[in-house]
Formats: sequence, structure tokens, C-alpha cells
Amino acid sequence: MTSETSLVTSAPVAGSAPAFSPLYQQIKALVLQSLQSGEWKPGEPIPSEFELAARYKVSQGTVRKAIDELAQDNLLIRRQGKGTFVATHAEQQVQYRFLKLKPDHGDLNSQGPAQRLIIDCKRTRANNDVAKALRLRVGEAVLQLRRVLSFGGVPTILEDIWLPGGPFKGLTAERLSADQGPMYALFETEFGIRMVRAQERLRAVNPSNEEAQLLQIEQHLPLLSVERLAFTYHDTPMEWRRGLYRTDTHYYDNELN
Amino acid sequence: MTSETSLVTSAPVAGSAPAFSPLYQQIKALVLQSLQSGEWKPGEPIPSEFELAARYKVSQGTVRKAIDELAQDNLLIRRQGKGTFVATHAEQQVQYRFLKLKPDHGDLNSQGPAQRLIIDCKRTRANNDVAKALRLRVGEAVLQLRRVLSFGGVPTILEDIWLPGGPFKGLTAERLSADQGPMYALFETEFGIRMVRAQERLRAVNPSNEEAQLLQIEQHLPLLSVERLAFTYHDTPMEWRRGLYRTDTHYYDNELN
DNA sequence: AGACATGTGTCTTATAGAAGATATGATAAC
DNA sequence: GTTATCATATCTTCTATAAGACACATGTCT
Repeated sequence: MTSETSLVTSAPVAGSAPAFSPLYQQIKALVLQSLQSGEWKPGEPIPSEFELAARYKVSQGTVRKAIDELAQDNLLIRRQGKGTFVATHAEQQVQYRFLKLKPDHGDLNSQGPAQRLIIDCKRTRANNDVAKALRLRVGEAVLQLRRVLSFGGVPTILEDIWLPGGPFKGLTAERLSADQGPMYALFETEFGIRMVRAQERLRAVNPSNEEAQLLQIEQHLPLLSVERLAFTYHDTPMEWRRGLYRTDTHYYDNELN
Repeated sequence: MTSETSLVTSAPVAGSAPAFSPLYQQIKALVLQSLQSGEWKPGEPIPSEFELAARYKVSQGTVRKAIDELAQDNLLIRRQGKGTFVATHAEQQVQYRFLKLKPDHGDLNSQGPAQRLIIDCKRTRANNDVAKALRLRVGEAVLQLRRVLSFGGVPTILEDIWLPGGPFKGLTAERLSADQGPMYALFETEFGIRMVRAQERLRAVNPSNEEAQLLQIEQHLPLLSVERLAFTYHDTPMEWRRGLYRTDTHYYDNELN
């Protein structure tokens, strides 16, 4: 253990502000810290519930409740009999966890994996919009890339992606092209950055001339514009992207509850 | 209690099929049944955890876990100190629970409540698509209605809605117009039907001439098409609707995790 | 108005056994 | 001897129970 982490007891100091939280929430925060610090890496198992209970000097049940919530948020994955693992984007089953586009007929992977073509990849400076989204100052170094995703040979998604230059120092078009598998998986292994959640804003738009050409479609075909802000731990934005989806052969699937 | 509901013990009969489920899952199913049967109505409190524990002859902790999951699914709402309540669409706070459209600036309700204009309301027969979605036979009676939602006086959403004729017998345009508040709230109070979850499929489309006129927009403005299938308890589809959203002044908001 | 009681859900601990996964060692078959 | 199979041990998460303290809401009594 790195330091003595004293936990606030459930009985707050009399007369003090109501700034206390349940034990299991504090445990949750501590586990989150270990996740963020990289003590346990994506795909690896974390210590067992009893180990953690001993480490934090609480009961196993309290650790359980903390882990339950983290598993709920898709930060951890429980596997009975095996252990609890740090979630990753590199899993075969849940590839493209954030991609909600489905073909009208069949399955996304029915025609083999997606083909990825990188159109452009350059370092540049954050403009107003990008800076605000990524919480940078205007003019700070950012990495910008543009790519086309094709399914079964048909160009379906055009994406512009902006990444903060600091955390992603050393990312090149070659590195991206060489890699198979999802981009978010590469971010984990190469840069230690895990995308945890994202917020998307959808609109119907008409493509520009250039965009229509890249997708090999007529310009009058409306597209689904998907602006996505992706976050790492502690709600830190780490990627901003804008995708243009063809929705004449696919649809964006969403569950409400 | 209506009948003796014998629970399967955690030790299944030796040699039998592995068709058993945890106790709390069985409790969850029983509670669900009471919800569906209308024993506890939307907005009302359900019995306390200890009461339910006594009723089902299990411990309070087991009931708790069952209720936790139902609360997770938004079927119940827990309020510390007050009780656990059947979720409803009639709440002030969570009005329009299934509407994910947000204005670019400000709040949906900043300019007062939505204005609703019913364009059409007629009984008709299910065509192929509607029948399949609502699990009816082609030609069965359905209720079809078309309406326009305006925010701050600006027509923003055009919706076509199909409802199964049986469960919604007696629904008229007058009844709909008279009612303030969300449609789903009226469904609860007047027809005892609670929409529990929904599935949406989004596309970018060009409006037809008629659709553009109803929304008072140019026909070249692309719209977000939102097909929604809404379910009651036990995954029974009870409504199919197709909305056309203006997304030049609003956006469809979605959280991924 | 304040103090108190009561009923609700919330949190924490402790104990015990079930169920899934995996390694190890004994035993049988080849 | 080697390989296959089975039983066992042990580790993990999962389920269930019980008890007590705490927090929140809402009364009732003083």
C-alpha cells in the first residue's frame, strides 16, 4: 500500500458539514484511483474481494457493493469463479462497444471485419470548438485524423477525430494503420488511456461535396451526424470526434429504459 | 395473498434439469407480477421490504436485492424514509422520459410546456409493418394518430403513432386533446398500460412534401427519423411510432457507457 | 416551536453455503 | 512409461440470512 488511507467513519463529526459518503463509496473511489493509476491494467484481474477487504480494513460485503457499482458502470467485469477484471475495449465479444450502427439486414461482422482507410493524420492546433470540448486552451497541440470505415466493401462511416497532443504523443498514421482491432484498444495498450463513457449528439445533415465523395454517395443523401465526446476516468474528456453515418443501409440503434 | 406460491429452494432436485434461479430472481418475478396485475398502481408505494419479506417468507436482504434490480430498470423508485414507489410517466421531474431531443441552447421547458396539435386520429387496420412490430395479425384493428409537437411556438416534431386497438379501446382525439401532460401518463391512468422500455432506430431522411409542410420547413432540410417500439411489462410491444425531429435547432442526446 | 417516537429505506458487518474455474494427485487404461 | 480420467482441494464470485446502527420523513406530544 502506498499510504495510510484513513476512511471516514459513518458517523460524521457532530455539527460538521454533511460532506460524508458511505463506506462503499469511499472504497469505490479508492479502487477507481488504482484503476486510473494503472496499478491494475485493462484485461488483468484485480485482487479478490477478500484481499481488498483486508487491504482497506472493511468487510468483504462492503467491497462487494463497491465493485458491483463499478461493474455496473462497465469499468470492471465480474467472472464467477475466475475473478474480477479491468474492462477493456480489446475483447472479441464486445468489439466496438461505442458503435451503435447496425445494418438493416444481417450482422456488422457478417461480412468480415471493418476496413479502415486513413485519409489524413496531422498534428495541428486546437480551434475554439475543439479546445472547449477537450478542455484545452485554444492553440494547444492536437492530433487530427480523418478516416473512412467500410463494411463489406461499402464506405459507411466518415470520421474526423481530434485527440489532445500531450497524452497521445507519438501517435502516427503508420501506427494506426498497422494495428488491427478497435482504436480504443490501441489507446489502452500504447498510451494507457481507457475510454470509459461517451456522450453523443445526433443530427441529420447534408454532406458537403468532399464528404459525399469520400463516402462515394450522392450529395443529396442525408447523413446521420454523430458528435462524440469520449471520457477517461474522472470524466476527463480525451477524444472528440464527429462521424457521418450512412443510414440508408444501416440504422443507429438505441435502447431506452 | 392470492395463492400459495412455492419457491424453488436453492438445492435443486438431484438429477433434474438445471432450471432453477436464485431466490431473489424469483422474488423479482413475483413483484413484477403484482406490478403487471395492477395490485400496486403507478405512483403508489409498494409494501415495505419487511412486509414483502414476510409475505414471501424470505429475508429482507433478499427482497432488497430484488427491488434493487427493479429500481435499476426504472420500474420502481426508492425514496429513503418514505418508501418504494411504482414508477410513472406522470412525474413532474422526469416528464418525457423517453424524449432525448434537447435544444441547442437552453432547456426544453424554458419556453413553457410543449404545444401539441393532433393532425389526425383514426381507427384503421394493421398493415404488414405495424402488425409485425406490435405482434398483431395483418388487418387487426389499430389506432393511428398523427401529431405535431411545438416548442416555443416552433413546430419541431412530427409523429405518427400506432396503437393496438384492443388495449386502447375508447381512446379518442378529444380525450387526447383534453389531457395535459405526457401521453404515456394518460395511458397509465386511463388504460392501465405502463410503458417500461423502448427501442429506437435512428436515421437521417428527407421529408416528404406533406411532412415538410406540417413542420413548416423547406423540403431540403434533412430530418432525424426516430422509429420507436415501446414495451410494457414482459417485453410486450404496445406502441409503434415514427417521429421526425428537426435537428437544426435541437439535437438527439445519448449517453454511452 | 421544539422534542420525541415511529416507520421507512440505507449502510455495515458477520457467517455460511452454493456454484464456477482451475490445479493437483491418484488411479486406470493403453 | 505415457496418457487419459476421475476425485479432491482450493480459489474465486454468488447467494442468502441475520442483526444492529444510521439517515430521512412524518407525524405527535409537550
